[in-house]
Amino acid sequence: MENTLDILKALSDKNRARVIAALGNYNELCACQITELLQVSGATASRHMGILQNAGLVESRKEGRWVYFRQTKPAGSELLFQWLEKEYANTAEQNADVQALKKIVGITREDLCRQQRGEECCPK
Amino acid sequence: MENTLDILKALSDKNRARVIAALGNYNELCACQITELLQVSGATASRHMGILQNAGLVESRKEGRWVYFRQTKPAGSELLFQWLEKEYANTAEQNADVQALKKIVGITREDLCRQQRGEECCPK
DNA sequence: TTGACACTTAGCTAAATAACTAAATATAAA
DNA sequence: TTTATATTTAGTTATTTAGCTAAGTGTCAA
Repeated sequence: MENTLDILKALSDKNRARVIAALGNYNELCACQITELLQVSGATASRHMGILQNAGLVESRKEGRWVYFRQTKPAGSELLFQWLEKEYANTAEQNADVQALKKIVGITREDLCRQQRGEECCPK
Repeated sequence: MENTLDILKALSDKNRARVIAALGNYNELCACQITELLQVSGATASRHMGILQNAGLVESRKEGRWVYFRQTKPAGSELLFQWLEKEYANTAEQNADVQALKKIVGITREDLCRQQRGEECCPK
């Protein structure tokens, strides 16, 4: 029961729900891309990903300095995700995030990170 | 999206999850029975029921001084509940509550309420 | 009409949590 | 080896929330 509550708790935060929806559309997203999507500090994004990971909803893969996150569906959770995906389909938030993500993945990770630490001066 | 988050938030509290599971087994339970099951103050139980009601997960019916609660499943939430019911099936908490509820519904509402205000002196 | 009573609302406290900044860690490049 | 950098952890603060008691509301019975 505790794990079930962890899953529900993890999904009941708006920012975490947005990440899960985003990871439904992209195989992998790196920490900096998630930070950019949520518009929070890197530390905050990291904490949210930790909570999702702890609930068994994402897993991470390290590649050099970058960390990539992928969605994982705990055994028996298919029905939950089918419901969730339907719930979020065509909501205002979901549509806005889809647009935002198109821009985010269009930038190289390097440029994105440069941007995030304030060097927004080089608009190619 | 907000309503979806309200549903998830409502279900991610252990006591509220227990009430939903209980209402899956009984058509109706009155406020005092829920208070007894959760072993919290009547006010606390009432607040929890308010949150569930606000999320559209229960509805209430007043009969004299008693209030009865029944589970309601929001449109399109079938998959969510199918998942939930599977998750809670045969958990330690669920099994304990099933036993506790047998005793609770075996007492008349009147005796249960008498008990709850401290007059535990009259064992039928 | 008065009193008892089931439940809800209001107001409070303690614990949980989401946000931030700063420090720590780990990796790549100079 | 030193420096830069992507992410995580630690520590702080503000907000949310679960619990309580006490007061309020509406209903029934004497």
